[in-house]
Formats: sequence, C-alpha cells, structure tokens
Amino acid sequence: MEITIDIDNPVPQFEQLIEQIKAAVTAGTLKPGDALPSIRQLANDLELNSKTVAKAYKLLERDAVIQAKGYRGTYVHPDAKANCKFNLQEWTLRKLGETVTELREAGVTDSEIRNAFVGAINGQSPAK
Amino acid sequence: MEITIDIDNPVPQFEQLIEQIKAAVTAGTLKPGDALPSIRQLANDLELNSKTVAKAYKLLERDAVIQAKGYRGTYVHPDAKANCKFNLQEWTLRKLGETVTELREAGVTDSEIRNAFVGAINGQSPAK
DNA sequence: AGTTGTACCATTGGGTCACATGGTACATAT
DNA sequence: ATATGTACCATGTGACCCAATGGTACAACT
Repeated sequence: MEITIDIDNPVPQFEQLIEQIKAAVTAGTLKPGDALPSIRQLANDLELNSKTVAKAYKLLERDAVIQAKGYRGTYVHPDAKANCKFNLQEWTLRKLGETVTELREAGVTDSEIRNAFVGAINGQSPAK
Repeated sequence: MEITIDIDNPVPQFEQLIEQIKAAVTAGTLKPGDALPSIRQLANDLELNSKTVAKAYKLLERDAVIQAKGYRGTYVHPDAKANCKFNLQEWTLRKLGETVTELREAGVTDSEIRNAFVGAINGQSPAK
C-alpha cells in the first residue's frame, strides 16, 4: 500500500489520506479483513501528526470502510468496497442545496440564509 | 413616528429600523397607504448612512410591509399589518433546522455540514 | 433643477471557523 | 513494559463573511 501526502496540496491532509485508502479498497489493494497500520505508526511513516491520522480513521470508520477493534488494531470493513461508493458528502451537499434553493425561491437573502444556518446548527429552535 | 437607533446596540442598525417600522405598523401608528420618509431624509434624521436605510427599506419591501413606488416615494403596503406577522426568518430557521437534524442523524459531522453548506450556497451542484 | 429608488465600486474592523500542531492522559490489550 | 484507540486541553495561521461607511452614477418622476 503506497500512500503519499502532499503538504503543498490545498486538499487537507486527512482528506488525502481518506481518499487514498478508499481508492486502495476500491482497487482491491486492501481487502476486507486486512489489518491497517496503527495510527501512530502510519503517522510516523507519512510524517504526519497522529491526530491527523486519527481524524481520518475516525471518519473512515463512520463510513463503514474500516473497523476499529479497540486495542486490537484496525481492519478493513467487510462491506468496505460497497460503502466506498456511497458518498455521504454528496448526499449532504444535495440535501443542503435543495433547502437553499427552496429558501431562495421564497425570496430569502443569502445573508439571511447564512445567518439562520448558524442558528440552526447551534441548536436554536425557531422562536415560537 | 418616533424612531431611535442605538449605535451601542449589538443588533445591526438596519434591523433596528426594520423592527421599529414593523412595530409602528402593528401598533397602528403607520397605516396602509401612509407615506414613508425618503431614504435620504430618514438617513439624515436618524444620522444614518443612506445605504443603511436603503437596506432596511429593501428588506421591508420584500416582506410586503412597504411598497416602493419608484420615483414617487415609498408607502405602507395595503396588507402590511398581516404581513408583519408572518416571519420569514423563522420559516427559514425552521427549514434549515430540519435539514441539519436529518443530516446529523445520518452521522454527518457539523464540520462537514458547514463545509457542504458553503458549497451549496455558492451554487455548486453535487458532483455526479 | 431637485428628488426619488437603485445600482455599482471599494474599504475598514470585528468575528467565527477549519486545519494542523502539540502535549497529556486513560483503560485495555499483547 | 509496550502499544493500542480515544479523549481532553491549548495555540497559531489563514480564510471567509458581515455590518457599515463612503463615493459615484443613472433614469424617471415632481
């Protein structure tokens, strides 16, 4: 498994990691059940901070591409290949795009949409 | 019609203006058909920049609280009183809140939601 | 001529957030 | 003992946005 992180790349490092691991799974280089290097070890090899690698692993696990088995290491998820295809990011972008479009058609200003958005994400329920 | 703008108030000046005009309409101080002072004149009286007043007027017109009749001045909208009640802001907040909740339940990170939001509002269609 | 609403341009100050870094600590495995 | 994934704390840098200010200009009304 060859992974390369380009510091000059505007794409965040943890995203580069995620993409390359997903690519390896899709290509078959990584098969379900295979063990992944530990967070600290991979951080050493790629000259990254362990936190950066941990972040990538955490997101990969949420997408069910890998499985963190506590203190027994991390492994490729059984359904990894399938779960690589469905992109949560795109789904999120589409959902938000639909809502934004609907609001705009109602005449709401982009400024107001932004303003309301920070309110919505900060858990503020609409005042009665 | 007495309007007071407090510069030390954290609430933006154009919002203070909007609120007070709506309040005057609701209270009956301003009746449908009444003429409003011109942008420049009101800006002078309140010692505001004309742009600030123009912004408030523009938003009030969108909410159908006032009617700008081009070069013939600005008047209170016939249905002003009713249109003051329905709050577009709340509707916006609720709509966005629903979407955010749905995304969160799908496991999407707040960070990712924010990130996708700027993409959505910048007119980026989800990559196929 | 003077005023109207509106549209551009640009800048300043303040705030929030993402990314990455660094350190420390924990309970549980080998 | 050593290594594991994970959790907390904190800092710095850069980017983006908002509110507000200021100036200029236009076409159309009184």
